[in-house]
Amino acid sequence: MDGKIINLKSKMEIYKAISGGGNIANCPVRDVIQGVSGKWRSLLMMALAEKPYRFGELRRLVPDISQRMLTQTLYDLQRDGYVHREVFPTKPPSVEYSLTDLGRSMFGAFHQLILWAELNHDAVRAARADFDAAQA
Amino acid sequence: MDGKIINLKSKMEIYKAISGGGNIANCPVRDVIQGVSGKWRSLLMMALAEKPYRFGELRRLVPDISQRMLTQTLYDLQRDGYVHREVFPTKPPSVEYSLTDLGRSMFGAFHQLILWAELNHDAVRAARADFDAAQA
DNA sequence: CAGAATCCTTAAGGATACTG
DNA sequence: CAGTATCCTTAAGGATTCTG
Repeated sequence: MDGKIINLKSKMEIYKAISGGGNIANCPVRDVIQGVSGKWRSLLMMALAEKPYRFGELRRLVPDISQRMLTQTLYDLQRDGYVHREVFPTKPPSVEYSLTDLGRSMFGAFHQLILWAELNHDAVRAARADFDAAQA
Repeated sequence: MDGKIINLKSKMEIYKAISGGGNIANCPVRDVIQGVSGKWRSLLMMALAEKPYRFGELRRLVPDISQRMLTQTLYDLQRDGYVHREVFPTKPPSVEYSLTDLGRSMFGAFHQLILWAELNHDAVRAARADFDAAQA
Protein backbone atom coordinates (compact mmCIF):
# COMPACT_ATOMS: atom_id res chain seq x y z
CA MET A 1 0.00 0.00 0.00
CA ASP A 2 2.87 2.37 0.64
CA GLY A 3 3.73 1.96 -2.99
CA LYS A 4 0.49 3.63 -3.97
CA ILE A 5 0.96 6.57 -1.68
CA ILE A 6 4.67 7.08 -2.05
CA ASN A 7 4.42 9.42 -5.01
CA LEU A 8 1.80 11.70 -3.57
CA LYS A 9 4.22 14.49 -2.98
CA SER A 10 4.44 14.95 -6.67
CA LYS A 11 0.65 14.77 -6.84
CA MET A 12 0.38 17.70 -4.49
CA GLU A 13 2.98 19.52 -6.46
CA ILE A 14 1.10 18.89 -9.65
CA TYR A 15 -1.97 20.20 -7.93
CA LYS A 16 -0.16 23.27 -6.72
CA ALA A 17 1.25 23.86 -10.17
CA ILE A 18 -2.13 23.50 -11.80
CA SER A 19 -3.96 25.58 -9.26
CA GLY A 20 -1.43 28.24 -10.12
CA GLY A 21 -2.73 31.66 -9.29
CA GLY A 22 -5.17 30.40 -6.71
CA ASN A 23 -7.22 28.87 -9.49
CA ILE A 24 -7.94 25.74 -7.51
CA ALA A 25 -11.14 25.20 -9.46
CA ASN A 26 -9.10 23.76 -12.33
CA CYS A 27 -7.61 20.95 -10.26
CA PRO A 28 -8.54 17.89 -12.33
CA VAL A 29 -8.76 15.58 -9.36
CA ARG A 30 -11.21 17.77 -7.54
CA ASP A 31 -13.13 18.28 -10.71
CA VAL A 32 -13.77 14.56 -11.04
CA ILE A 33 -14.24 13.96 -7.31
CA GLN A 34 -16.97 16.57 -7.30
CA GLY A 35 -18.55 14.37 -9.94
CA VAL A 36 -19.12 11.55 -7.46
CA SER A 37 -20.12 13.87 -4.65
CA GLY A 38 -23.59 15.02 -4.00
CA LYS A 39 -26.31 13.17 -2.22
CA TRP A 40 -27.53 11.00 -5.08
CA ARG A 41 -24.78 10.59 -7.66
CA SER A 42 -23.05 7.58 -6.14
CA LEU A 43 -26.37 5.90 -5.51
CA LEU A 44 -27.57 6.34 -9.07
CA MET A 45 -24.22 5.19 -10.42
CA MET A 46 -24.55 2.04 -8.34
CA ALA A 47 -28.03 1.44 -9.65
CA LEU A 48 -27.07 1.97 -13.29
CA ALA A 49 -23.95 -0.14 -12.90
CA GLU A 50 -26.30 -3.00 -12.18
CA LYS A 51 -28.30 -2.55 -15.36
CA PRO A 52 -30.05 0.15 -17.41
CA TYR A 53 -33.12 1.62 -15.82
CA ARG A 54 -35.98 3.82 -16.85
CA PHE A 55 -36.83 7.03 -15.11
CA GLY A 56 -39.76 5.66 -13.16
CA GLU A 57 -37.84 2.52 -12.22
CA LEU A 58 -35.08 4.62 -10.71
CA ARG A 59 -37.69 6.54 -8.75
CA ARG A 60 -39.03 3.35 -7.26
CA LEU A 61 -35.53 2.02 -6.63
CA VAL A 62 -34.52 5.12 -4.70
CA PRO A 63 -37.86 6.05 -3.22
CA ASP A 64 -36.71 9.04 -1.21
CA ILE A 65 -35.19 10.99 -4.07
CA SER A 66 -37.27 13.92 -5.22
CA GLN A 67 -38.27 13.95 -8.84
CA ARG A 68 -36.43 17.21 -9.29
CA MET A 69 -33.15 15.78 -8.02
CA LEU A 70 -33.53 12.60 -10.04
CA THR A 71 -33.94 14.63 -13.20
CA GLN A 72 -31.10 16.95 -12.34
CA THR A 73 -28.64 14.29 -11.17
CA LEU A 74 -29.23 12.18 -14.28
CA TYR A 75 -28.70 15.30 -16.36
CA ASP A 76 -25.40 16.03 -14.61
CA LEU A 77 -24.21 12.44 -14.98
CA GLN A 78 -25.11 12.58 -18.65
CA ARG A 79 -23.25 15.84 -19.07
CA ASP A 80 -20.13 14.37 -17.50
CA GLY A 81 -20.28 11.54 -19.99
CA TYR A 82 -21.03 8.81 -17.45
CA VAL A 83 -24.61 8.14 -18.44
CA HIS A 84 -26.34 7.63 -21.75
CA ARG A 85 -29.98 8.70 -22.17
CA GLU A 86 -32.11 7.00 -24.78
CA VAL A 87 -35.62 8.08 -25.62
CA PHE A 88 -38.05 5.54 -27.04
CA PRO A 89 -40.79 7.37 -28.96
CA THR A 90 -43.65 5.37 -27.52
CA LYS A 91 -46.85 6.96 -26.21
CA PRO A 92 -46.39 7.89 -23.47
CA PRO A 93 -42.62 8.17 -24.00
CA SER A 94 -40.17 5.98 -22.14
CA VAL A 95 -36.57 6.94 -21.43
CA GLU A 96 -33.81 4.55 -20.54
CA TYR A 97 -30.62 5.48 -18.74
CA SER A 98 -27.47 3.40 -18.89
CA LEU A 99 -23.78 3.77 -18.16
CA THR A 100 -21.45 4.76 -20.96
CA ASP A 101 -18.01 3.20 -21.36
CA LEU A 102 -16.60 6.18 -19.52
CA GLY A 103 -19.16 5.69 -16.77
CA ARG A 104 -18.28 2.04 -16.39
CA SER A 105 -14.60 2.91 -16.35
CA MET A 106 -15.11 5.49 -13.64
CA PHE A 107 -17.31 3.15 -11.67
CA GLY A 108 -14.60 0.49 -11.77
CA ALA A 109 -12.33 2.82 -9.80
CA PHE A 110 -15.12 4.12 -7.63
CA HIS A 111 -16.12 0.57 -6.83
CA GLN A 112 -12.97 0.12 -4.76
CA LEU A 113 -14.23 2.77 -2.43
CA ILE A 114 -17.65 1.14 -2.26
CA LEU A 115 -16.07 -2.16 -1.31
CA TRP A 116 -13.98 -0.43 1.32
CA ALA A 117 -17.08 1.23 2.71
CA GLU A 118 -18.91 -2.06 3.03
CA LEU A 119 -16.00 -3.66 4.82
CA ASN A 120 -15.11 -0.76 7.07
CA HIS A 121 -18.17 1.27 7.84
CA ASP A 122 -18.38 -0.37 11.23
CA ALA A 123 -14.92 0.95 12.04
CA VAL A 124 -15.93 4.43 10.97
CA ARG A 125 -19.07 4.32 13.05
CA ALA A 126 -17.08 3.08 16.02
CA ALA A 127 -14.54 5.87 15.57
CA ARG A 128 -17.30 8.43 15.61
CA ALA A 129 -18.85 6.95 18.73
CA ASP A 130 -15.48 6.92 20.49
CA PHE A 131 -14.78 10.47 19.45
CA ASP A 132 -18.16 11.74 20.55
CA ALA A 133 -17.82 9.92 23.87
CA ALA A 134 -14.40 11.45 24.44
CA GLN A 135 -15.75 14.92 23.76
CA ALA A 136 -18.36 14.50 26.50
CA MET B 1 -14.13 -5.33 -14.98
CA ASP B 2 -17.47 -7.04 -15.40
CA GLY B 3 -16.50 -9.26 -12.55
CA LYS B 4 -16.48 -6.32 -10.21
CA ILE B 5 -19.84 -5.06 -11.26
CA ILE B 6 -21.61 -8.35 -11.70
CA ASN B 7 -22.84 -8.61 -8.14
CA LEU B 8 -24.18 -5.10 -7.85
CA LYS B 9 -27.75 -6.23 -7.92
CA SER B 10 -27.21 -7.70 -4.52
CA LYS B 11 -25.57 -4.43 -3.47
CA MET B 12 -28.68 -2.53 -4.36
CA GLU B 13 -30.76 -5.12 -2.56
CA ILE B 14 -28.59 -4.81 0.49
CA TYR B 15 -29.07 -1.09 0.25
CA LYS B 16 -32.81 -1.43 -0.08
CA ALA B 17 -32.92 -3.83 2.85
CA ILE B 18 -30.84 -1.54 5.01
CA SER B 19 -32.66 1.60 4.05
CA GLY B 20 -35.76 -0.26 5.24
CA GLY B 21 -38.50 2.15 6.13
CA GLY B 22 -37.16 4.92 3.99
CA ASN B 23 -34.24 5.29 6.37
CA ILE B 24 -31.76 5.83 3.59
CA ALA B 25 -29.50 7.76 5.93
CA ASN B 26 -28.27 4.47 7.38
CA CYS B 27 -26.94 3.16 4.08
CA PRO B 28 -23.32 2.35 4.99
CA VAL B 29 -21.98 3.06 1.54
CA ARG B 30 -23.47 6.52 1.39
CA ASP B 31 -22.33 7.13 4.93
CA VAL B 32 -18.71 6.56 3.97
CA ILE B 33 -19.00 8.25 0.58
CA GLN B 34 -20.25 11.38 2.28
CA GLY B 35 -17.01 11.16 4.21
CA VAL B 36 -14.99 11.87 1.08
CA SER B 37 -17.38 14.44 -0.25
CA GLY B 38 -17.25 18.08 0.54
CA LYS B 39 -15.06 20.66 -1.05
CA TRP B 40 -11.91 20.07 1.00
CA ARG B 41 -11.92 16.55 2.40
CA SER B 42 -10.31 14.80 -0.55
CA LEU B 43 -7.71 17.52 -0.87
CA LEU B 44 -6.69 17.34 2.79
CA MET B 45 -6.60 13.56 2.65
CA MET B 46 -4.24 13.81 -0.32
CA ALA B 47 -2.03 16.22 1.56
CA LEU B 48 -1.89 14.12 4.72
CA ALA B 49 -1.31 10.94 2.73
CA GLU B 50 1.92 12.56 1.64
CA LYS B 51 3.14 13.22 5.18
CA PRO B 52 1.95 14.70 8.48
CA TYR B 53 1.38 18.42 8.44
CA ARG B 54 0.79 21.13 10.98
CA PHE B 55 -2.19 23.42 10.85
CA GLY B 56 -0.37 26.38 9.39
CA GLU B 57 1.44 24.21 6.87
CA LEU B 58 -1.88 22.90 5.57
CA ARG B 59 -3.10 26.46 5.27
CA ARG B 60 -0.16 27.35 3.09
CA LEU B 61 -0.47 24.13 1.11
CA VAL B 62 -4.12 24.82 0.31
CA PRO B 63 -4.05 28.59 0.24
CA ASP B 64 -7.67 29.14 -0.71
CA ILE B 65 -9.23 27.24 2.16
CA SER B 66 -10.72 29.41 4.85
CA GLN B 67 -9.44 28.88 8.35
CA ARG B 68 -12.91 27.96 9.49
CA MET B 69 -13.21 25.19 6.90
CA LEU B 70 -9.72 23.91 7.61
CA THR B 71 -10.53 23.59 11.29
CA GLN B 72 -13.89 22.02 10.65
CA THR B 73 -12.78 19.60 7.94
CA LEU B 74 -9.87 18.38 10.06
CA TYR B 75 -12.29 17.96 12.93
CA ASP B 76 -14.64 15.89 10.80
CA LEU B 77 -11.83 13.73 9.44
CA GLN B 78 -10.63 13.16 12.98
CA ARG B 79 -14.12 12.24 14.10
CA ASP B 80 -14.42 9.69 11.31
CA GLY B 81 -11.18 8.10 12.50
CA TYR B 82 -9.17 9.01 9.40
CA VAL B 83 -6.94 11.62 10.97
CA HIS B 84 -4.94 11.78 14.16
CA ARG B 85 -4.41 15.11 15.91
CA GLU B 86 -1.41 15.57 18.14
CA VAL B 87 -0.79 18.65 20.23
CA PHE B 88 2.76 19.58 21.18
CA PRO B 89 2.68 21.78 24.31
CA THR B 90 5.17 24.31 23.04
CA LYS B 91 4.66 28.05 23.33
CA PRO B 92 2.92 28.93 21.12
CA PRO B 93 1.37 25.48 20.68
CA SER B 94 1.89 23.44 17.56
CA VAL B 95 -0.54 20.78 16.34
CA GLU B 96 0.30 18.03 13.93
CA TYR B 97 -2.22 16.14 11.81
CA SER B 98 -1.53 12.72 10.33
CA LEU B 99 -3.45 9.83 8.83
CA THR B 100 -4.47 6.96 11.08
CA ASP B 101 -4.29 3.35 9.92
CA LEU B 102 -7.96 3.60 9.05
CA GLY B 103 -7.28 6.79 7.12
CA ARG B 104 -4.48 5.18 5.15
CA SER B 105 -6.67 2.17 4.47
CA MET B 106 -9.49 4.36 3.19
CA PHE B 107 -7.11 6.42 1.14
CA GLY B 108 -5.76 3.29 -0.49
CA ALA B 109 -9.21 2.65 -1.96
CA PHE B 110 -9.87 6.29 -2.66
CA HIS B 111 -6.57 6.53 -4.44
CA GLN B 112 -7.91 4.40 -7.29
CA LEU B 113 -10.41 7.13 -8.01
CA ILE B 114 -7.71 9.78 -7.87
CA LEU B 115 -5.62 7.87 -10.39
CA TRP B 116 -8.66 7.49 -12.61
CA ALA B 117 -9.33 11.19 -12.38
CA GLU B 118 -5.80 12.06 -13.43
CA LEU B 119 -5.97 9.74 -16.41
CA ASN B 120 -9.48 10.59 -17.53
CA HIS B 121 -10.30 14.13 -16.63
CA ASP B 122 -9.68 15.16 -20.19
CA ALA B 123 -12.37 12.76 -21.33
CA VAL B 124 -14.79 14.18 -18.78
CA ARG B 125 -14.06 17.73 -19.84
CA ALA B 126 -14.50 16.75 -23.48
CA ALA B 127 -17.82 15.07 -22.68
CA ARG B 128 -19.05 18.22 -21.01
CA ALA B 129 -17.98 20.38 -23.92
CA ASP B 130 -19.71 18.06 -26.39
CA PHE B 131 -22.84 17.98 -24.30
CA ASP B 132 -22.99 21.74 -23.91
CA ALA B 133 -22.37 22.21 -27.61
CA ALA B 134 -25.20 19.80 -28.44
CA GLN B 135 -27.58 21.68 -26.20
CA ALA B 136 -26.93 24.90 -28.05
C1' DC C 1 0.20 29.18 16.33
C1' DA C 2 -4.03 27.25 16.26
C1' DG C 3 -8.03 27.89 16.91
C1' DA C 4 -13.33 29.66 18.55
C1' DA C 5 -17.33 32.66 17.69
C1' DT C 6 -20.26 35.24 14.94
C1' DC C 7 -22.42 36.73 10.89
C1' DC C 8 -23.41 36.39 6.12
C1' DT C 9 -23.70 34.44 1.23
C1' DT C 10 -24.29 30.81 -1.81
C1' DA C 11 -25.45 26.34 -3.24
C1' DA C 12 -27.81 21.94 -2.63
C1' DG C 13 -31.84 19.90 -2.12
C1' DG C 14 -37.09 19.33 -1.31
C1' DA C 15 -42.32 20.30 -2.07
C1' DT C 16 -45.75 21.30 -4.99
C1' DA C 17 -48.15 22.19 -9.18
C1' DC C 18 -48.32 21.79 -14.01
C1' DT C 19 -47.41 19.65 -19.08
C1' DG C 20 -46.43 17.18 -23.78
C1' DC D 1 -44.26 8.51 -18.37
C1' DA D 2 -40.99 11.68 -17.93
C1' DG D 3 -40.31 15.46 -17.27
C1' DT D 4 -40.53 21.68 -16.28
C1' DA D 5 -41.17 25.51 -13.51
C1' DT D 6 -41.51 27.80 -9.28
C1' DC D 7 -40.93 28.55 -4.61
C1' DC D 8 -38.98 27.45 -0.25
C1' DT D 9 -35.81 25.33 3.35
C1' DT D 10 -31.57 23.72 4.82
C1' DA D 11 -26.77 23.00 4.68
C1' DA D 12 -22.15 24.18 3.06
C1' DG D 13 -18.89 27.38 2.92
C1' DG D 14 -16.61 32.19 3.41
C1' DA D 15 -15.24 36.69 5.87
C1' DT D 16 -14.21 38.83 9.87
C1' DT D 17 -13.04 39.46 14.55
C1' DC D 18 -11.21 37.79 18.77
C1' DT D 19 -8.29 34.63 22.15
C1' DG D 20 -5.19 31.30 25.08
